[in-house]
Amino acid sequence: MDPRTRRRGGAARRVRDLLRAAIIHEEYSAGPLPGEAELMLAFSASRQVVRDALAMLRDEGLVRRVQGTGTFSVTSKVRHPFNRLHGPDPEGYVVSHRLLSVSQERAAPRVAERLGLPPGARCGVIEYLTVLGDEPYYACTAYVPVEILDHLGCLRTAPDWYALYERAGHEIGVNDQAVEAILADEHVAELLDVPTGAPLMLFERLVRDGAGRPLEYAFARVRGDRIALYARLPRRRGTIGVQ
Amino acid sequence: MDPRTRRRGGAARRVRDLLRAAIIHEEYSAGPLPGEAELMLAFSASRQVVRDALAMLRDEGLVRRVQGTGTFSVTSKVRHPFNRLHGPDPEGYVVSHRLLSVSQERAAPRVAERLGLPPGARCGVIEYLTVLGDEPYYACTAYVPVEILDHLGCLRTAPDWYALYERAGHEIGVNDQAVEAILADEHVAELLDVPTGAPLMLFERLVRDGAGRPLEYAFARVRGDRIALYARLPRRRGTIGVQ
DNA sequence: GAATATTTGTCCGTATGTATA
DNA sequence: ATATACATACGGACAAATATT
Repeated sequence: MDPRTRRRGGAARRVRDLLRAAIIHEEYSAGPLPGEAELMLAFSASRQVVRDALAMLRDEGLVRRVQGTGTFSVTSKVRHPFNRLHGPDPEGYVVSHRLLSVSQERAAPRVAERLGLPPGARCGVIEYLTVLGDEPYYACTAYVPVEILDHLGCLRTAPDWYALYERAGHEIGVNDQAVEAILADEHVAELLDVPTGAPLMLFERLVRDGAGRPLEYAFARVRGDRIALYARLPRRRGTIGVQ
Repeated sequence: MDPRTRRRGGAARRVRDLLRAAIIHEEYSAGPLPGEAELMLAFSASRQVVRDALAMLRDEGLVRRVQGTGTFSVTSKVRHPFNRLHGPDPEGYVVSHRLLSVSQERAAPRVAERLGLPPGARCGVIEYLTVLGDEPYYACTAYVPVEILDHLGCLRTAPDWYALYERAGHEIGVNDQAVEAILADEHVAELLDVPTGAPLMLFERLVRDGAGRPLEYAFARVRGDRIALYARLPRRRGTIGVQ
């Protein structure tokens, strides 16, 4: 290993990361962010470093800067506690689901296996878009047993996508999630109103009912600039403290 | 119904997502993936759809295709159970930590607040790179109380980054994590040996000791093509079943 | 409307640690 | 080891846009 090197670079990137965290966690009160002068003082950094950090955040789309006025946070992240199954719970926004397509097809091997269907059975395919206020939040492809398709009307009154199943009479039990970071392809970029190549979080999930029977196997692609996962983890398995 | 979904390519994207999941979960036995003909049958799809799906996965860097030979999975994801604090646990790879820089600076407001330091106090800054075998896995910036810097020698025998603190005599308690999807900037892209703009998972974490005192506040940028988070979640807070 | 203060944008020169030849 | 180039950080000065008095 190369010991105690006193490398000097990276100040701007560190300030960027700390600033991003502060903005996301809403450490600054409403209105414009602190000016460059104040940030220089807070971070013990030169104006150049502060400006480089802010420029990177602007390129990320997190802040907007206007000459003569100040720097403003542009998108608010939705805190998503990752300890239970739930949809977004943004303050002051209306959550709605827009069905993009509903169809049936022969279940692919993994779909059949996950849903507990016999090989080659038919399954329902639902594509929908979840919108916060008037901004797209995530696009989802859900594979379900065909019977579920008859209950899509329940969605109208559901505050949550999963409430659809509860409205249809199914209790919801444990579910497995796999999360990855991917880039938006052209199609999902247009759906989510982000540039192609924007960062997304991909959730692959299997929702089960109270008896452990599969209800849906789905892929949800969430706008990376709108979601932050939160969890409180113990060092060892077993002891648990959840936020 | 929204006309946007009726556009061509929906089938290819669905096959892509299912194939990606199957590859990541290692559903296919070792060696090359099934050929196009077999995939056409499995997914009840045309050759065009199968080839489009494989092309997208190739562009993602997940598979390599060789004419006359077959399609091969190129990177194996590290399953990261998100129920406790731990480093990567890849099968057959050696995990090592490369210190990039160790220094001290005045703690920025958020760092001081998180670490429980008085405003303006000094803190240690450690930048390190975690490597699996010979491939970079994540780059991290860790802010620590200055005393910790004296114990960096413990890292030599630590199988895990956090074991550093345990070796130094600190029990590790609960810790808070925030996870986001971001893009690699030029600097971190070079460190992680990925193209600029590649997807990353950003972990912001606060590690505490057994008494709840902060040990480190860190930002870890993990290669998106190498990590998948796993969790088993209940519908309601409280009931817990962890994978 | 006019004067002034504030804030970001642009430019300069200098110092220093890092990397390369 | 020496010299060079390069990126990064610092400090300053000024311009342009906006807000305030």
